[in-house]
This record gives sequence, structure tokens and C-alpha cells, in this order.
Amino acid sequence: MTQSPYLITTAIPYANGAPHIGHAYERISTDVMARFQRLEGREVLFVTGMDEHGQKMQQTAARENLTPQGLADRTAAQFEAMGELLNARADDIVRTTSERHKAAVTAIWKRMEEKGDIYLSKYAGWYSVRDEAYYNEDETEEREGRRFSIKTSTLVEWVEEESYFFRLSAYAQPLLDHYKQYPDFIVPEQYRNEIVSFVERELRDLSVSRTTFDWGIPVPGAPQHVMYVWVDALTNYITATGFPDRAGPLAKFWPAAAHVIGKDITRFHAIYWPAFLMSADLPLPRQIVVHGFLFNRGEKMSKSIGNIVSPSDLVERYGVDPVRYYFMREVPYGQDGSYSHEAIIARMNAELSNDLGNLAQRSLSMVNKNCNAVVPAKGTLVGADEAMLAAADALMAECRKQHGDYQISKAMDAIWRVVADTNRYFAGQEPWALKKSDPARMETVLWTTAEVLRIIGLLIQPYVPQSAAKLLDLLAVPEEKRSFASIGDRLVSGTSLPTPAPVFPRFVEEEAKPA
RNA sequence: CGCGGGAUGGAGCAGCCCGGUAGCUCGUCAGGCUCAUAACCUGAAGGUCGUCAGUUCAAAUCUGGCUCCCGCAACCA
Repeated sequence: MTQSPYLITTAIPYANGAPHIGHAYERISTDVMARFQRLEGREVLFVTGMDEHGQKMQQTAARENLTPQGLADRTAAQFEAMGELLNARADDIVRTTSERHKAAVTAIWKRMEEKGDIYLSKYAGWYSVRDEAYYNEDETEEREGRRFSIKTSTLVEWVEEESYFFRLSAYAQPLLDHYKQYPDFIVPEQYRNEIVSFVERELRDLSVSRTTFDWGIPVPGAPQHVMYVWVDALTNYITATGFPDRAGPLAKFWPAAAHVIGKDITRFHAIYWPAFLMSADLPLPRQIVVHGFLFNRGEKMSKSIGNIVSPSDLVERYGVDPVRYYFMREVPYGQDGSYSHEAIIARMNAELSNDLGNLAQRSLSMVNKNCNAVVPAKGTLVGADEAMLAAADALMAECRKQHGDYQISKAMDAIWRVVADTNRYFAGQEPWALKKSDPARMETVLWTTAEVLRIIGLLIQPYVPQSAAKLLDLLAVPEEKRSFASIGDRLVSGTSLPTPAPVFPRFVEEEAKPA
């Protein structure tokens, strides 16, 4: 297996607003992928960032009596807190107002300019002051001699603004060639198909500067222009590697292994960003990994429905690991999913507490009571034991395969199938009956069960890091034996074990608790 | 004809690409076990796979039409 450096990123949230469930979902997903690769022994750089420029920042800040930078600082602190709360801390947070980032963006711009891909022209279109957006001719209509946006019914006016353009049209073919050469450049496939058909249709040159506001990175040599947000924001990914210094200690992380993004910004990542990089003669990221959205009971979150739930609300109520578990397990990666109180409880109680937690408890408490609190004697394995171990041993390969495709929920599926198998195995072997009839055999069954728990404990580390650590503690697995490289090491009989304690507490409804 | 996703037992989903006894989780009902976090195991009930037509010996699975739901449509993960 190749052990090349692995850079993985989340999209950079806009500093205009506080973190919501979607940000949490993306952060957790990315963290899980990063942890998996770390456990594989890979050198990982996990990067997130903060998009702090733009007109909206100026407006929001003004409304709240803050400077744009003050607003950015406040939001950045909220996101940092979210990372801690979710146990999904990034190695680096690239803020677009930082000096190192300005240097990187300026360098990228100059490279594109030298390539001849930047030219000055006029950006013209129907502009709605209310919506702060331009509309195409066919998105507007005449009503009583005046022109309106069809979508929002706001008045539009013809505006011409001087702007620098990026020659995106020149990259349609190179992009299509790239998609063809690397079929998994955009995953899952459905998003790839969307992008390919979009690029095949038409790629127009892109307006990449604005003169209507100044909260941004100035265009080199034309300080009355600030750069278009995506030139600025997307570049943060390479800023993290020390660019434009391409010989620094982190330079080896470029190109990134994966940009994890929400489906709404696929276009920017799968079209603009690669085109910018091609223009700048820089290598392209290996994969754009697209995830769906999480809805509250199937409804999009909105202030009017009043179903806003913050990440911290969830963590406070259920705990970090159950939230991480639920998000990763419930939704097949790439698809939309939904969450609800009932669904979270159902999964955390049934799968974490009952299936896995209770399996550990029932087996380890027998070990504690009947085996002098040490790892039981392995004894002679029979067919059922071998089959049980084989099922557990097969998980590593399965998880590698699924993680390779970013199918996290499928990896978890496989693990929890083995958890169910183990409960069946345990019930079938009836070690509590063997206690009297055949104590040696009982020890073998308990050893096998404990060994399977060790394998599972190692494999669930990316999803529920704290709980996995607890489980591995109960099995006295030393710190240095917790990477995937140690997955084949068996539990050593005779090792003393701590008194078992529940790893995954059940969620009990407040109302159901005795008064 | 803007683009895309979806419609499968009470709920949520898989299967559809490569047609051939409809599968999983939760829930419900009945048993078992007593090691365990009232947890675990076994079994049962429950679906003419949105609709119409076509291809075929055979369609949830292929083709075409229709209905309904949901996203996106160039700065909301």
C-alpha cells in the first residue's frame, strides 16, 4: 500500500454565519477519513479554513456594529470551538484574511496572468440591487415596461462593470480530458455526470474581480479591483501547503488527496478550481468527494420552520460519539439524509449500547468474574471459533475498500454485521453453561469474543474515537498497538484486565426517568 | 422540452447497470435464554416493487408515456 502524504480538506465555510449541522457533518466526515488514513500509518494533513472576504461580510459586520475582521474573528472562534466539540480538530485552519493566504492567492493570480488567461473587460448584465445578484437575460422578464427577475420578482437594471476575466472557456476540453482520464476525480458518480454534462454544454469565461466593494484581496497591479471570491477561497487549499514556497516542509502534501465538499459547490471545485490550477501549471487534487445534505426530519432547515438545531445542541444532548456515529452510519455517503431525535436514539441505543456495548459488557464481565480478570486462555479453537475470527479478520480489507471509495456507512455496515455475528456466536456457545460443564472451553469462547472485540475496537476508532479508546482500555490494548498495523496481533492470554464498565451508555428520555 | 435525484410490506432503505424464488434495519406479535447496559438469540405476520402500455418463455430489474415528491439553476455544508 502506498504511504504517500495525504492532504484532506473540508470546504471553507463563509464567515458570515455561525456553524450549523451541515458544517458539522462535513467536518466529522473529513475527520473520519483523516483518522482512518492516520491509523493506516499515513502522514496526514487535515485542513479546514474560513472564507472571510466579500460584500456580505461588510454588510453583516456593519449591521452588527463590527468590523469585517471582527466578524471574521468571531465566526472563526465559533468554528474552532465546533471542531473541538466534535472531536474533529483540523491540523490547520487557513483564514483568507491571513498574510500567508494573500501571498498564495496573489501568486496564483500572477501565474494565471502570465499564462495569458486573465484579461480586462466589462461584466454586464441585469443586476438586482435587492438580491445583490446578476441575472441572465432569460432569467428576467418585462412587466409594464420594466424588467424583473423571474425568480425573485425584484427590479433589475442593466449594469456594466469593469472586470477581469479568467479564460475558463479555454479549459473545457482539458477538463473533459481530465474527467475521462480520472473517472473517479469526482465521486460519487452522479455528481461527476452532472459536471461532465455541464462542461460539455458550454463554459463561459469567468468574471474574477469586482470593483463594487473593497473587502477582499486586491488584484496585483489594479488595486481598485478585489478578487472574485472563488479565486480567493479555493486557493486556501494550497495555501496550507506553504505555497508559493514549493520546497517547504508541507509542500509534499500538494496535490491534495481529497477535497470534501457539499453538493451545492461541486461546480466550483470540479470546474473552476482545476481550471485555475491548470492555468497556474500546478497539479490537480486527486479527488473531489461530494456529500449530500442532512435534513431535519426530511425538511430543509430554515428559520421560518423553526427547526434549526445547532451542532452543540446535538452534542450536548447525545454526546460526541453518538452524534459522530449517527451521522456517518445513517447516510450513505453522497446521498442526502435526515436526522431526528427518534432516529438518533434508535441507533445509539440499539447499535451502540445494545449490540456492541452490551456485547463487551456481557463477555468481559464473565472474564472478570471467572477468569481472574485476565485475558482468558486461548485453548484449542474449533470451527465456530475459527469462523468467528475469520469474519472479524476480513473486516480490515472490507473497511479499506469502502474507505477507498469514501463509503463510510458501508464500512460501518460491515463492522456491525460482525457485531451481530458475535452476539449470535456468544449466545450459541453459551459460555455461562460451559462454566460448569467445560471451563477450558468457556475460556476459549471468551478469548475469541474478546479478540473479536479488540479488532472491532481498532476499526471503530475513526468513527467513535473516545468510545473506541474506552473499549481498547478494557481489553488492555497498549497505545502503541492501536494502529491498523497491529490488527493482526492477537490478545495475549494472561494479560490483566481492568474491571469492565459500560462503553456506550443508553440514552434515557428525561420524562422516562424516575422523578 | 433547463439539470439531477426519488416513488419497493407501518417507518427508513437495498436490489435495478449484467432480467429468472423480493432482502435489510426499526417497529409489531409469539417463543427461548439468563452471561449482560430490561440487553441477547430464534421464529412469525405484513409488499400484485407509483401508474399505463410495450419487449420477453420470464420485469422491481429493459423500452416508451403519465402522475406525484425533492433538490439545484453560477458565492447557503
